[in-house]
Amino acid sequence: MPELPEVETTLRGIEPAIALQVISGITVRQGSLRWPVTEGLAQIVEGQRVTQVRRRAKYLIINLEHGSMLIHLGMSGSLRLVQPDAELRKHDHIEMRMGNGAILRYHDPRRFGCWLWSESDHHQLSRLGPEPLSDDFGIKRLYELSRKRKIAVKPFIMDNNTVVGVGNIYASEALFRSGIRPDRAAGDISLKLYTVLTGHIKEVLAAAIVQGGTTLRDFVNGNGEPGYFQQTLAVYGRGGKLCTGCEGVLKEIKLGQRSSVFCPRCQR
DNA sequence: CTTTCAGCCTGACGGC
DNA sequence: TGCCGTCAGGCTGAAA
Repeated sequence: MPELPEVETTLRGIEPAIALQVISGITVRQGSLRWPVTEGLAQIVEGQRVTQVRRRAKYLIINLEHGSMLIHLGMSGSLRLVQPDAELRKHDHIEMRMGNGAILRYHDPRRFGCWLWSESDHHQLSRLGPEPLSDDFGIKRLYELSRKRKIAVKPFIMDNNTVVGVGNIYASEALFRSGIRPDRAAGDISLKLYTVLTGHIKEVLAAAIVQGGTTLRDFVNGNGEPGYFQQTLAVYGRGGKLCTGCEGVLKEIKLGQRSSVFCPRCQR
């Protein structure tokens, strides 16, 4: 499932092919996504030049001359460059063709993603916390935001107001590396431990980007290739298996409706 | 204010 | 083999 490293990997894969190109056409085959694809998208953007392609949180933003497209890969989405003769697959919902011949296909079986146009700001981007890999996400943020909070630390760091882009996989891994139980109350954790956790959040995300992201079922980058970070996962998806750091068995619980795996011995 | 939870959706998987 | 129920999960908005 695409989290921040997977979206960043996608961005790096598609950016060279579409940056500064003119959109020659868009075909929407299935417009019923998380939110309906903007009505008349093709007519609006055709002929416009891509001025910039960037990422904010788990969103991809394609800036055009008169506005921007906001793309989210949801749970099962991928965006890849294909050859003109590439066979159309089931769930290939949107196709964007560029003046240089590049073709970008949006594929999303579960349709939790989105592809929206706006002439001005996208409301989805307001009220987002800092980027985890930027200096805006410093060592005091988690500590200060968490005081008197009773919410468990795992959903706390997965909250987009706290810091963006930390999904279930990387929250689980960062907590394991930090030796913190995911169900501890956020407000009870010391500044010292939050300093450690902040470092591990940055570290695990950066490492995953280097590996091209995590491919669990179907994630592929802009060129159709899988990521390799799944080989590094210590706890995510490993409930009931042996801890990589001790002899213990990993435990699985539910926190905020999400499965959470941790080692009861290594994480306290 | 904080916290919880339903709902959106398809495919994989387990039980029978 | 095939049917059916359950689960996975990012995000939003409403309820508690």
